[in-house]
Parts: sequence; C-alpha cells; structure tokens
Amino acid sequence: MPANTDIYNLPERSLRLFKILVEHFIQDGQPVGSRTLARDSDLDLSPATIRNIMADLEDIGLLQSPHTSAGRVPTAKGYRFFVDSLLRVSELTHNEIRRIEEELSASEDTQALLMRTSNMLSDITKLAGIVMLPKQEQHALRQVEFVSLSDNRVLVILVFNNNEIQNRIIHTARRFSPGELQQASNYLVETYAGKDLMTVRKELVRELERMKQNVTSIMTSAIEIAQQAFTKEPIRDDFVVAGQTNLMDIAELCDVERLKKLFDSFNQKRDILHLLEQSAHAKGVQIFIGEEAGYDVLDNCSVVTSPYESEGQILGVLGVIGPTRMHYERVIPIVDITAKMLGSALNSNN
Amino acid sequence: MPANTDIYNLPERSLRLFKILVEHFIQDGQPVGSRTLARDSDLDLSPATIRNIMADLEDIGLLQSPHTSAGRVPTAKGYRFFVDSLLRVSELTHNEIRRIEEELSASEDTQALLMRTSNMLSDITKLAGIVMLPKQEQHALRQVEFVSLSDNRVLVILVFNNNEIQNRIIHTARRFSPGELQQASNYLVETYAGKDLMTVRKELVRELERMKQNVTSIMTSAIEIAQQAFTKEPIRDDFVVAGQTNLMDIAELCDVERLKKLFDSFNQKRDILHLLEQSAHAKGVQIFIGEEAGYDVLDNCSVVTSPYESEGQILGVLGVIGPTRMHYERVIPIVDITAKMLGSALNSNN
DNA sequence: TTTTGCACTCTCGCCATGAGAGTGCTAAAT
DNA sequence: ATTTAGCACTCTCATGGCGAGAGTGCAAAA
Repeated sequence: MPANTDIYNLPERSLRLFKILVEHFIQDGQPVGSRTLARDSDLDLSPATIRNIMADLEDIGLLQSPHTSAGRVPTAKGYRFFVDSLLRVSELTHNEIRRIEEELSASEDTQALLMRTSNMLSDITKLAGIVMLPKQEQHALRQVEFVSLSDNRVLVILVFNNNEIQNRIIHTARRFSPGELQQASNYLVETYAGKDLMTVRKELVRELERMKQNVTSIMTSAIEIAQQAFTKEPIRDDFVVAGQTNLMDIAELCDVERLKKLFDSFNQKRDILHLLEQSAHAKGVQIFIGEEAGYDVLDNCSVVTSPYESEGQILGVLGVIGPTRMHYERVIPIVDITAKMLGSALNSNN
Repeated sequence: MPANTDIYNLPERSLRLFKILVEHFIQDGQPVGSRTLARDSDLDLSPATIRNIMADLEDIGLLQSPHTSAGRVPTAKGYRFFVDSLLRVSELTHNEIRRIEEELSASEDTQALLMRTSNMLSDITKLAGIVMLPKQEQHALRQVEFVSLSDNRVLVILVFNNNEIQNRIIHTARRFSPGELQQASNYLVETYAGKDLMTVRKELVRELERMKQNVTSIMTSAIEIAQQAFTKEPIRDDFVVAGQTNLMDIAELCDVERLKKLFDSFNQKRDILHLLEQSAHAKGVQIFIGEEAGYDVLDNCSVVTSPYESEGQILGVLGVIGPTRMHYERVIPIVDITAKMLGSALNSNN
C-alpha cells in the first residue's frame, strides 16, 4: 500500500515525528537523521521505523534530504504545514510585553514611533524588523502652514490627524507676502481640515473650475498655492527596515551573494513592498515562506507580518524577516502583539 | 651600503616602479611580482633588478609580501606615500560634472538634498557614500509655528535659514488655545528670528529670570512654551550612508564577519562620526587609511572625505568609504567637487 | 508491523602531490 | 658598481585519493 498522500490524514505518530523533526532543525540547523529522532522523540521506536515514516513524509513532500546520507530537512511545503497546523505559539513573558509596551509609548511624531517599532522588533527577535509606513492618503488633514522662503519658494507644512507631519517646498508663480500666506492657510484649514488628501485634491479641482467663472474670488491665491501644495507628492520611504545586520549572523544566509541580493531588495523596496501589500488586508499574522511565495531574493527566508490598524482602519503592515528556520513560536506572538500595540499607540496619538 | 631609508630621497626609478606597482595592485588586487612589473614598466630592467628594488622598498616599509612567493602589495604606509606624493588625480569628464551638478540642484529641503548627495556619491563611485548632517546649532532660526494637538500636546515646527525643518512634539502644562499659540509664535519669531539655537536658549534663560520679577508679562506663556520647544533636542541622525551594498561586491571585503562589523559601525555611528569630525576642520580632501588611523572596523578600507561649507562656514563632512585599494585618482576629485557643489547648493537655498 | 542486520552512498576532513609563481642569492656580465 | 642570468628554494593552490562517519534503503527475521 502506498503511503498516504494526504497531509491532513497523516497518522498521529507521523505528525508527532514531523513536528519534532522541524523543531529540531529549527533549533540547530542540521539535517535530522533517524537516530537522533529516535532518541529525542518520546515515542519508543527504532531508527528503522522512523526511517520508514520519514520516507513517507518525503514522498508527501514535507521533507527532503540534501543528499543520501544527511538526514532530512523540511521543505517549504513542510514549513507551511508546520506553521499552519502543528505550531503552538508560546506565551510572551511579562517582561517582554512590558518591553514592547514601553517602546511604543506614543510621545513623538508618527515617523519616529514607527522607526522605534522597527528597531524594537529587530532587537527583540534578533532578526530584521520591518515597518511599512501608512499611506497618509487616508488621513484627515488637520493643519496647513506656509512659510515664505527666499524668492518664490514656499515651505508647506501639512499636519495630519495621526500626527504625521509633511514638509514640502513648492515654487510659486510670484512672491506671496506673509499676510497672503497666512490668509491662504486660514482659508484652507477652514475649508479642508478633516478631509483626507484624496478628497482635498478632488475638491480643489472643482474649486479651480468655479474660480475660472468667478475671477474675483478673494481666495484665488489660496487655491493657486494649494493646488501645488497638495498635488506634489513628496518622496517618502515606504517602509523602514532595522537590524539588517542581524541577518548576517545566520548560518544559512552567510553568503555574501545572497546577503547582497537581500539587502539590495531592501533598498529597491519593490519586492518587499509588494509582499507587504499582499498582507495588508489579511487579518492577523501572516507567514510568507520565501521559496513558496516565489520571491527568489527571499530564498531560505520567511517573513512574518501583521497589519496594524487604528480605529478599525488598516494603516500599514509590520513584521520580521528572518531565515525560514526561525523560532516561529516566539516571533509570531511578538509580531502579533506589536501590531496591536502600535495600533493603539497610534490611536491615543490623535 | 644599506638601502636608503628615507622615503623622500628615493631614486626616481624606485618611485616610478612603486607607483606602477600600486596602480597595478589597485587595478586587479593581485600581489604584483617582478616579472609583471618588468613587463609593464617602461623602464628597461630585468626582473632581477626589480626584485632588488622591491626588496629595498620592502625594507623601507612601503611594500610587503603576503608570503614568500606572492609578489608584493602596498602597506598602509605605502598607500599613504602614494596618495600624498605620487598620485595625480584625473580630470572628471563633463558628463560626470554635469551629473553631479544636476543631482545637487537645490529644490527640496536640506535633509532630502543630503540624502540625494549620499546616494549620488555611492552611485558614481560604486562605493559607499556618506554625508554628515550639519549641526543646526549654527543656523539662524527663521520661523516658529505651533500646532495644537490633542490634550496638552503641541507640535513645534522650527524652520532654519538653511531650509532645514524640524518637528518636535512637546507636552505642555495646560492646554493652549490656537490663539495663544499664534500669539506665542508671533512673539518668538519677532524676538528670536535670525539667531541660532544656542543663542536663543541662552536668551530664553535670561528672559525667564526677568519673568519671575515681572509676573504680569503678557508673554509668560510664550516663554513657557518656548522653553520646552527649544530645549528638547530631537533625536536625529548624524549622517547618512548610502550604497553599503556596493561594498559587498569588493573582493577583499567579501567576508561576512568583516562586513557585519563594518555595517554595524555604520549603525552605531560612533566610530564613523569620530572619524568624520576629525576631518571637519581640515581644508579640502582628506584620506584616511583604515589600519593607519587605528579604526579596526576599517581594516582594508579607506575613507575619502571633504568638509562642505556655505558662506565660509563649515557645515559638515561628506565622503566615500571603500577598500584601501580604490581608484583614488577618480574618487578624490569626485568627493572634492561634490563638497564644493553641495556647499553652493546649500548657499543658493537660503 | 516493527526491528535487526547489512551493504551502499555521500560528505568531509586529511594528506600527499605537483604545477605555478615568485623570491633571494651568487656568480657572471656589462 | 650595477645589472643580469641562473638556480635552488619556498609557498600557495588545486587535485585526487583515502578513510571515517553518518545516514539511508532494503530484505529478512521477530
């Protein structure tokens, strides 16, 4: 009789063994052989029996062996099965929770808070932390300030409800006096405060239309300036990575080629961003296993993510990047709780 | 007669050979033997003669051989002598100059400009670019704005003459109304605009003294707020590094241990900052050779720096980090001209 | 169904070997 | 006096053989 090919109908014993094997491999990165497994499992089986079981698990695709005489390691599919069905996450200690809480005490502006979060994640997991910054599109404008610089340049300061602050410099057609700027600012706050940027832009277009008919509007200059101030999208980072160097300590990534590719992809942002966005609308913690997800820069890597939200609205995604062979049972709750606490920290920030 | 031990009295011929050797080694990183040197030098000498000369150069301490049968490589002292006395920098092409000019066209705020500069440096040299951010202490305050956030939190926006913008959030003893904030802002700009932060702080202390005598001053609240706003030093980066991953391509640094140490020192900032500060008050381009300067994280590395200044005042330092075996003749003029252009870009930015 | 026994395979570290590169020294040549 | 040729010597590095160790798969026994 051929081995059972349905991973969900595996006999209890095989599951136990598989779990122990994965844990063992996560622990020390060496392929696990039948002897070791026989010794370390509480099942009282001989290596031979275990070999048979492992052969079955290999047939199903959960295991593979690097070469004939080297024990087994989990495949991507194996990891997937492990984290989805077998893993029990561990409780965090009070100390750890307090640590996270303290780091996320909201006292400064959003940008700084998110950086601290990323640092904290990397520090506590000894892996690379990653925090995607919220698109401020969704946030309501609170305040607009103009500061006249030399010539025709005007500094625009936008403050959003989530405490995010944006500075932009625009070039105006003519020089505006401080008075004009003050007036414009007042008008804009009055008219647009509480609306998000997208809405503001739309309404501005309409306003501009109306202006063409009624040239005498005293708010001509305000609209003119605003047009520029709100349109120009400032270059801003999409996410912050911290603790990249932690990854250099990890045996299976200790290859300059690999590391370079990985670090480059942090800089280019594209791949990582794509991955993060995928998980933006999932609920709770998600786990990406590199080879499975088809990101070749993430070979031998896993990414554990969770969206964070405030007032029911998803703001962004945070997580941890590390080797596929990571301590999921610790990392998952850390990412989970960090996301939640960041959410409420941002909440209390309004 | 023993070999001449004074490097400045070396015969012309030895100098020529030494220069060619260093250039050769910089080119392809392999120790250079007498055969190669005999072939590549235009001097018509046999390998044996060259061996004698090389032995002399080794005695003086300019060369060393990794092992008996491996040709010679320059020592730190050798590099020093090379860059100080032998090197002729090459002219930059018009394209390169235009490239630098374009990248440094000042249009946004200082922070962004400096980041672009760092990126440009790394990109153009294929090494790591580094730009130290100016201490804003020296810059005159131009504008102060307050934005009331929830509860007792106030967002402080400081704009300096060099277009640097700083955001800080402070906690006040009580809630201030927008009107009060506006008034405070007006007063502070009126009183302190044009002065640098250090001065402002000093004067504020005096003001506070006076206030104690004359409690009726209408500007009590302004001073109160300002006290906090100007005292709290925001956490800000000291320098930005770009193109770290370029260093991973370089053969002699292709060792994860080394790279980790190096990258870590970028993150911890301490060592690098110390080094940069050293060159802050030197004129023009300076070259640090890792082992010579005693920074062990910089083994096999050199740092080429130049201070940049605007209106005769040194604002900071920028430069490039790469292997000791780098193309100085190209890197030096690049760093030089970048520093000058950044200076004038910041100048035109006022 | 499990276990024992055994032949087989693959990796890895070790050592010897030899080619290649470059040196230093001495003696000859210029 | 300087330069060159010759030569023995040293060191690295790539190669291949070898044996130990680890682990497997299979067949036969329990």
